[in-house]
Amino acid sequence: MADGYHHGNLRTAVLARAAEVIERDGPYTFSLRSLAADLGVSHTAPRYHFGSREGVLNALATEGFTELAARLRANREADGGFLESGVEYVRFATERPAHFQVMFAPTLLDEDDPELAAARGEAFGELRSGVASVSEAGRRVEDPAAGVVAGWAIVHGIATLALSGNLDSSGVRALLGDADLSTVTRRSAGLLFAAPEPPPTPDRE
Amino acid sequence: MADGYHHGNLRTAVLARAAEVIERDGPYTFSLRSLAADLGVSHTAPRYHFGSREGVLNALATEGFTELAARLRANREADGGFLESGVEYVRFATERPAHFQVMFAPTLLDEDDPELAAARGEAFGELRSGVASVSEAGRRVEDPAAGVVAGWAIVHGIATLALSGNLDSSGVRALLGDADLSTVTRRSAGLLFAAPEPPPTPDRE
DNA sequence: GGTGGAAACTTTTCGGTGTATAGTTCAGCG
DNA sequence: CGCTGAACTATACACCGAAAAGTTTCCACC
Repeated sequence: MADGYHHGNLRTAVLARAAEVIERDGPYTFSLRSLAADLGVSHTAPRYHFGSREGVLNALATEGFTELAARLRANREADGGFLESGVEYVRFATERPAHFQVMFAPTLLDEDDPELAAARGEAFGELRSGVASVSEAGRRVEDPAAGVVAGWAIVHGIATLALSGNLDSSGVRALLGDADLSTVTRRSAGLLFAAPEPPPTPDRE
Repeated sequence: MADGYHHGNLRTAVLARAAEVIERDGPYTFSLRSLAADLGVSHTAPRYHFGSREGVLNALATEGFTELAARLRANREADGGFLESGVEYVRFATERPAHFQVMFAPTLLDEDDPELAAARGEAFGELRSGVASVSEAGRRVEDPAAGVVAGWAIVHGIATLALSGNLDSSGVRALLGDADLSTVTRRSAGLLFAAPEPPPTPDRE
C-alpha cells in the first residue's frame, strides 16, 4: 500500500490528525497544508480525498454524528434511561472534542452534504426517541416539548461549557468538589427530571 | 476627525463591522483585510488599534462580557428573579451573536489579556449571584452547586443550540409551536426550578 | 506480457491573509 | 516655525486554500 508515493491510507490519517490538531488548537488555525506536511504528503494530497478544507470538516462532523448516534442507540437498547443518555452525550463531547466542536459549528460546514445530513438526522432521531422515553415514564412533565428542549440544552450546555474551559475558569466546577464530569452531569441534569423527594405528588389530572 | 487620512473613529468602526461580519459568516472566516477594505482604510490600520486579529476578537469578547454583566445586574436589581436572568442571558446571545460566539471560544482569544479577564470576572460574578438567589429562595435545591451548573448550562445550551441553528433544524423547536425563544427559555428552564406551584409566568393556552 | 485506464498522489501557480517594519500625514503646541 | 506623538499607509514576507496539469502506481483485461 504505502510505497512512498501512495500513502495508502491517507483519508483515515487526515481525519485522525485533523481531530488531534483541532482538539489542541481549535478549528480556526486548522490548516490543510501543515496537516499534509505532518503526514509527509504534498499539501494538495488531502484535497484529492476531501475536495476542500471544508470537506475535511464535513467528514469529521459526519463521523461524529455517526458515532454519537451509535452511542445513544447502545444506551437506549441497554435501557440506560434518559439521564444516562445525557451523560453519554457529555462523555462523547469530552472524548471527541474536535468532532463535537465541528458538528455544532454550521459556519464551518457545507450543510448541503447529504452524508452529513443523514448522519445528523440519525443522531437527532436517537436524541428525540431518548427524550420521548421520559414522557412515557410519566414523570412530572406536563410540558413534554419543553422537556425535550430542556434535556438537550442542559447536556449540550454542560458539554460546551466544559469544552470551552468555562466550567473550570468560572470557579463553578470547584463548587461541586471537583467531581468528574459524568457526576456533574448526573447531579445537574438529574435536577431536571428527578421527582422531588420531600414534596407531595404534583398535581396530576 | 475624518480628514481622508485619519478615519477618526476606526476602533469603534472596526468592532461594529467585525460584529456584523462574524454574525453573518462566523468567527472563522473573519478577515482583517477585507474588513479594512470595507471601511476604506489600509489593511494594516486596524492593527494599530488592536495589535492583531486576535486583539480585535479580544476587544469584542470584552465588550460582550461587559454588556452581559450589565444586563444581568440590571435584571437582578429589578428583582427579576433567576428565571428572567436566564431569559436575559439567552436574549443577549441572540441580540449579540457575534460577541457571544467569541466570548466562549477560548481558542480565538488571548486569555492573558487583563481587560478580558476583568470583564469576564464581572459577568461570572453576576451569574453566580443571580443563581445564589435561587438557593436563598429555598426552592427544592438540596444540591445548590448542581443547581448553579444546571441553571447556567440550560440557558447556555439553549443559546448555543439556537445560534447554531440546531434548535430549528432538528425539528425540536417546532414541537413548541414555534414559540419565540424567550418563551422557549421560560418553559424549558422553568422545569428546572419551578416549584409545584405555577411560577409567575402564566402559561395558559 | 503488454496495454489502457483509473486511483492516488505531486508540481506549479494564483489570489488572499496575518504580521512586521519603515515611512507618511496631520493636529496640537511651544 | 518646527517638533512631537497619534493615526494611518506602503511594502515585504511567509503561509494558506484552491485550481489545473502532470506523474506514479496498480490492476483488470486481452
